[in-house]
Amino acid sequence: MELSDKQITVIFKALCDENRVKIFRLLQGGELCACHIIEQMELSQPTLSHHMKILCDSGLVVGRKEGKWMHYSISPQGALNAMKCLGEITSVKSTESKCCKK
Amino acid sequence: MELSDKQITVIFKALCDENRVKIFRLLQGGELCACHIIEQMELSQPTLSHHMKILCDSGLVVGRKEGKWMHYSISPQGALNAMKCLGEITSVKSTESKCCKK
DNA sequence: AACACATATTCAAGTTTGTCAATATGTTTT
DNA sequence: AAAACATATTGACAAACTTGAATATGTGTT
Repeated sequence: MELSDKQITVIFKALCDENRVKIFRLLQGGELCACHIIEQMELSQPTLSHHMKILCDSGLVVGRKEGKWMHYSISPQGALNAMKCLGEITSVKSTESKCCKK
Repeated sequence: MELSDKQITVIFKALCDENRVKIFRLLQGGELCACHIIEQMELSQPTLSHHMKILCDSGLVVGRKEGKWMHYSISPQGALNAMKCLGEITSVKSTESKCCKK
């Protein structure tokens, strides 16, 4: 299945902000609920909620609701997909040089 | 070598804009000089130059100067590095769930 | 040396993104 | 039903980003 240019930007937007990269590092230790993440980041609750939405939209993170709590974790499936996507978009299909020399 | 959070954002910023994704698709066919890229994109010359700078900063694209012309191509080395970086930042080191239940 | 050309830089818009205060929604407990 | 709590949404503002006109830099040609 081919991804659109737009879909690709949505995936990698997850990694375009330092705070979100930091969240990945926290989630590497296992699933965390929002309040635990806030504790370890200097962010307000609405700001964290905003970042978690972007992360979930990217597919790299998944949220699981359990009662009042939202539990977030890295999605191995999403990671694999992003990996495949990165591989495809950076794959070189020809090394031919088309240049402007007259 | 460990990459900083900031360095990671610089790499993936390359893929956060639709025009830049489109440039990757063009470069997959081989090295291109700036004027050839402009021809196939609806962008002004300064705007393209700006995007190419971001792409080169990410390491995913390399520029090669030849006379008046700049030739751009996808860097397999940079792609490999980004792949490794993506793999590291999304790797799950524990599946333990630390939640807020009292 | 003067000119033509390719690309980079500067500057000034317009747009998008990150942030937080205030508020809303949804869940559990009393 | 009311209170307490966790998270989401809205609205407003500042910072960052994308864009192109004007200009600068660097290179080859006449």
